[in-house]
Amino acid sequence: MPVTQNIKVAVDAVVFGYTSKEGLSVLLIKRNIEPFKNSWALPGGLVGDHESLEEAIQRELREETGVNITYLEQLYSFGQPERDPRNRVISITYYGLVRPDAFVVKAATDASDVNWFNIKKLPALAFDHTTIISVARERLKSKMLYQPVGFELLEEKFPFSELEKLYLAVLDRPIDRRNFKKKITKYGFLEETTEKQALEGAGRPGNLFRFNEEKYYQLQKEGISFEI
Amino acid sequence: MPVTQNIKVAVDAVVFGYTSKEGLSVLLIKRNIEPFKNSWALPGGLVGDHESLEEAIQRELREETGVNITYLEQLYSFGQPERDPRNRVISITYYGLVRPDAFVVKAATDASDVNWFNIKKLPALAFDHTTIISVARERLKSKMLYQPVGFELLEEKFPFSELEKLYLAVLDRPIDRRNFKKKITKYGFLEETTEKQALEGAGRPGNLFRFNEEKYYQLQKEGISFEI
DNA sequence: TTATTAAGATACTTTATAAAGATAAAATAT
DNA sequence: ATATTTTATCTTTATAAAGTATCTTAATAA
Repeated sequence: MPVTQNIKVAVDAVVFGYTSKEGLSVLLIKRNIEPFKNSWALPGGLVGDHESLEEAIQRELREETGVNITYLEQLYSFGQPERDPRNRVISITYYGLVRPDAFVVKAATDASDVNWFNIKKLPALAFDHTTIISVARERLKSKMLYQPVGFELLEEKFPFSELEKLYLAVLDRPIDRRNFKKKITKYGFLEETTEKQALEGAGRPGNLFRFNEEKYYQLQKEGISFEI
Repeated sequence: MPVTQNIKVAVDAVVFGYTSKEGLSVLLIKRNIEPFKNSWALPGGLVGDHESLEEAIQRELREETGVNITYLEQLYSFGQPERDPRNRVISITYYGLVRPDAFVVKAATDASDVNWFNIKKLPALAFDHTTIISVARERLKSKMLYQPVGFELLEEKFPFSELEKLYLAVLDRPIDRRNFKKKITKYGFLEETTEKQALEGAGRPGNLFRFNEEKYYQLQKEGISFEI
């Protein structure tokens, strides 16, 4: 057993955003220090001596990106000795979700150091961050099948087709609208409002839906969980 | 961002063992150093500067317990600043499974420093290890519903009732034998041998079953996954 | 302006699959 | 022998998936 240890601890986050136009996207920052200077990377940084891991990643996201996270969960810890070419750094990773209003694509100039990238068009990334993103994606995929995390990626009120498109984008496979609707409405946590969706193109406009958090918690307490 | 960091990195493991007689059990060691001297705790220790996290936990398990792990997977990372009363230590935890032959209850004397404890009769534990065990248990529970990890806790050949009892013990809820058998046999990775189980008491003796790893991998490649 | 068509939403129907019910078979115990 | 215990199979019922048709609205054409 080693008496002294020379390992640093970092936190990094895979932040997902979504709009039906842009698809599922990930928030990246351009590194301005070595190693991997000028490469795109996940937001993150070293953990402070007196802050929790959650506090650390929230602080880094605030400092580096300013986005407003609506959902955050620990993903996995990556600790291969060679993952950082300079020092031994273990990264404890998180994945987060933001609402469309926080998901402003190409906010400033193209030379900006913070940007969103479609999940299918990622640039070359620093360290093992490509691996981390694919692990996060798989996690989000499986999570969405039995927990209502998807709503954290949508506006408060949304047409049903938006929810369907989101599931399509994340799961990367076709969704059966009829049965999908039956499954997800039978529990009652998805409320139908009387408001109609703003029209874009032809077709009958549908009502807007809203996720009722309280009803979902109630179901959880009763041990009822949904499935897609 | 801190320029220097004073955080240590440890790995700890929740190792599960099972027999129908003893039930689902966890491997613990008695600490012989402060803090929590003489308390029971999870096996684990500090990560070496040049070893991976997996190598670290395998080394610690070998050194501290000598058990032969058949399955090991990362669980979660615990990093509350106060979880160790002396230093800041972040623990990256794993959970593992062993076969019944490695699961020798009360191996040496009662004063031994390594022992198995039934999951429902755990002693007071050091640090946040009680929390870690409950997280591990929930993980094992949900994992067993869609991955064949349970077989790592059984002998190579086992009567179907053993598998049923294992699921009962881990899931902590009744199992419908008829449908359970249909579900788990329809994929073909559970092979029925012609050998009959050794009889203990009344009842019709059943054939022994065996998990066919290759067939399972084949199914995985085809994208077929099972469900309980 | 009015009919027609296209896009999307919704309801109803059939088919497939899973859950629950019931019975039979093989062994031990009395 | 007869009851009891456990395994195995067959049948019925419930639920979910897939198929089909209808309704509502906007865009387009007459």
